[in-house]
Amino acid sequence: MEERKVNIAGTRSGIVADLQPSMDRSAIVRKLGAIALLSQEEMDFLEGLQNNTLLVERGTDFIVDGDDLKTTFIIMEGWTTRYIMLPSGRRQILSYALPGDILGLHVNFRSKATYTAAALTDCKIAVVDPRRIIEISQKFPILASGLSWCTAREFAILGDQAVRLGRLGAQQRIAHLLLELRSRMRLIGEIEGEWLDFPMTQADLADTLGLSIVHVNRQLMDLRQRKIITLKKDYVHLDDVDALSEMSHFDFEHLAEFQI
Amino acid sequence: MEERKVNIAGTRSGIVADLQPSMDRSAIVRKLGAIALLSQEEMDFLEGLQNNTLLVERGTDFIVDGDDLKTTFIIMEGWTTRYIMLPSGRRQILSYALPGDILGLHVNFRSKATYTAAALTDCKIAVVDPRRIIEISQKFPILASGLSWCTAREFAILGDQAVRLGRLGAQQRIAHLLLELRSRMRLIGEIEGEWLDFPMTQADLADTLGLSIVHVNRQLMDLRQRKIITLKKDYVHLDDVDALSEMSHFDFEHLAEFQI
DNA sequence: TTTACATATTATCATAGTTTAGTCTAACTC
DNA sequence: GAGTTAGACTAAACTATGATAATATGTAAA
Repeated sequence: MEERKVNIAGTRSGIVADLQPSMDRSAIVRKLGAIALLSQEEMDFLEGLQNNTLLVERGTDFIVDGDDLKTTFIIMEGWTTRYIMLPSGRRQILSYALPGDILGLHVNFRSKATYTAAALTDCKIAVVDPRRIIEISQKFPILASGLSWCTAREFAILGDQAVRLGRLGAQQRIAHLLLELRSRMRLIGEIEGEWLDFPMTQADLADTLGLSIVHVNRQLMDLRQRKIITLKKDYVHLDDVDALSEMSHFDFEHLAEFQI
Repeated sequence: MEERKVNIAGTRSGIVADLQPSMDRSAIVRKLGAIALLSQEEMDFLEGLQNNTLLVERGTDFIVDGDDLKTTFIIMEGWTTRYIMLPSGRRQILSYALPGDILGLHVNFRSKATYTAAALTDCKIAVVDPRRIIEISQKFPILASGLSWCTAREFAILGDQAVRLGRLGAQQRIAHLLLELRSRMRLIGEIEGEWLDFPMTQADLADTLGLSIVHVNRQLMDLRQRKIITLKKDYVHLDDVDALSEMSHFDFEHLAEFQI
């Protein structure tokens, strides 16, 4: 396996890392391994966490807003959404959970879900007893720190989502989201060139970005005509990352892995 | 001190608790004490955490986006905002941190702030060594669980903020935010009748709700004319909570203290 | 009290985005 | 191979909200 230098922080900062995620590891090991050197024991523990897996079909809700939430989920393969459904039938997608992401990391004695989570593609998801999360904070300080980092990162992602919804125009929102997903997919090594998984429909995008389907379509068309992105079924290619970056004011630092 | 029954979950659910926050305790003790019976030792530890205090003047940034974040802050008195400033000069307020709220709970080895935090009023803020947070998870399981609950709650608050920005109209957003703040102030016992602290300017509100100042003003005027709210300098009175609730689809369960 | 500044209020006009109501295509089912 | 469905795309009419600018009010400082 060749070693490769990867510019992980995007175009603006020139931070370079030499950690290459090996794809035979599970996504969460690749993710945490990208920010800290993990021992064999730590990696084995993480893999062991994911013994109890669940196959969730595309379109299925596996966490439901208001229901008791007693388990922690680790996404192993596939994309999921976290969303809130309003009584009016309108939907707001809060964020996407990608491979290596954790849902319900902070379940406690008697917690109820404050969102619904659904599989956007067929997914492989690990079901974890939250007591094992507590075990981590007792026995594995590095991993505990990694989980803390994951939490802070989730907050950053949600914060960026608020910026998109509150202070960016329609096309900027799309560009900004694409750059977020690019940063996140890079971290887990699931990006080839500038080709990115893109399993969501335009209706999903609309519900993510607070727009109508029609308007998402218009802006997507415009981005394509201006050769900034290329769409293929289930994939998007970022032809012009600089243009996306400039138009959206995306802050790469918010999701930079190595914060030096 | 008389014991009083308080309906804490809002209008829809009839959940009743008999825990009355005693105002001689610090806000975070009132907050965690409202969800779990704390021992004297636990309360003392929490109070001890807050020995190192900081007085922050209204308008001052005490956490800056991009700067190293090595400490945890507990808001003791006053209101603060977390916001992101775009290169264009536009600002998005992500959330308000009220007394008893924690900022930087998930700082780790080398983390940088992904938002700026500013005092909205003069504030008293405790500066806490993050190692003491780790100490909590080792020694005080109830408190650790309480912090986990705080984290989940912060996610719920941010999720609701995304719903406001993405899927509600201008007036709905205002109503929704008011109900959120009401729920949160109730928890720490800082609400009298339906009078609520309201230290933010209309410009702050605009930057919170993704609207222009003028439009915030228009909608605020309309709510006042329809006798749904009353404004006084630094305070708002919710004249018609049911109307606010119905128009905004606010989900009280997301911030309900006791999740039975 | 006067001044100054920040905040709130009102009006007018421009526009980004929504709504509705379609068409078209590819994929799936019977 | 016809019927069905989900998703992508288009057009026109409409509306909520933004931008700008001018006035008014409140609050703190002198």
